[in-house]
Amino acid sequence: MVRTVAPRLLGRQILRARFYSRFVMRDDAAKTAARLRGRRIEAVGRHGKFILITLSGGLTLAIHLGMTGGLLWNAEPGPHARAVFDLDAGRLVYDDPRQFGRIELCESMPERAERLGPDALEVGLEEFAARLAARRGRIKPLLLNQAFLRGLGNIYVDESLFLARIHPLALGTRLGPARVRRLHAAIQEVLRAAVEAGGSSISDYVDADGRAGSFQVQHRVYGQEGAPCVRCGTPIRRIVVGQRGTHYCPMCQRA
DNA sequence: ATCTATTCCTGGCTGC
DNA sequence: TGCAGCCAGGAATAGA
Repeated sequence: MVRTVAPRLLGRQILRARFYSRFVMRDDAAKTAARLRGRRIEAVGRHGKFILITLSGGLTLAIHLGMTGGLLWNAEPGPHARAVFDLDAGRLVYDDPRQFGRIELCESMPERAERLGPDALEVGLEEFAARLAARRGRIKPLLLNQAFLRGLGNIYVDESLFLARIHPLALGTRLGPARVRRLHAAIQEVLRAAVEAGGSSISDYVDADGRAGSFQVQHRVYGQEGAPCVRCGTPIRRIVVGQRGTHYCPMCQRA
């Protein structure tokens, strides 16, 4: 999302901001809009799953997409538009049917984003192994925990564990060096390939230009319950781990 | 510290 | 066609 939206936003000026959801924008909408007016966009980046838009005058607009949030460039605001930013050239629409996403204005980063673990795409093997050794608990909830590692969500955890041939309920501390190495490599490979493919469009995800991603066609286990494992043919199983749907191959990923 | 269930929301799909 | 129930890319919170 950052990749498609950044080139459009860089250097633009915010003429007007409008917020339509008190769930997505929890602060005073009118005050926030007033603070945004006239500012220039100096940088667009991310911190884990937080999209950070650096503005002139020392403010940052932070956007977390939640489950169904999305940024649309020059789109007509639909029934699920929760915020609209009119720029000196173009318009950015924040769309989010379920309203689990959040938009906040802060100095440099939202408080809850400050204490996250290292980025999943950047963490080195040694640091990953050390953090793993210091934690108890099952590997899947651990990988979903942004304070342990930032950036992974449900799809990419399941896909990474399959690639590394590790059971989602395996204890993190009990993974030997070979498995830790495989997992570290798998996470970066899965994320790299997913970004390359434009993300996973399960039902409605599209990038800022309205284009769907294509990584979903490469999913080996996520959403593949009952389908034969691409590696061994055993039907993919779905269980619930930490209240999240979890997909794995019972043959390739042994406990 | 780690676990579980619950909550915040809307909408699509399935089965009766 | 209607309706109940289940499911969904996330994460905070309370209580055990």
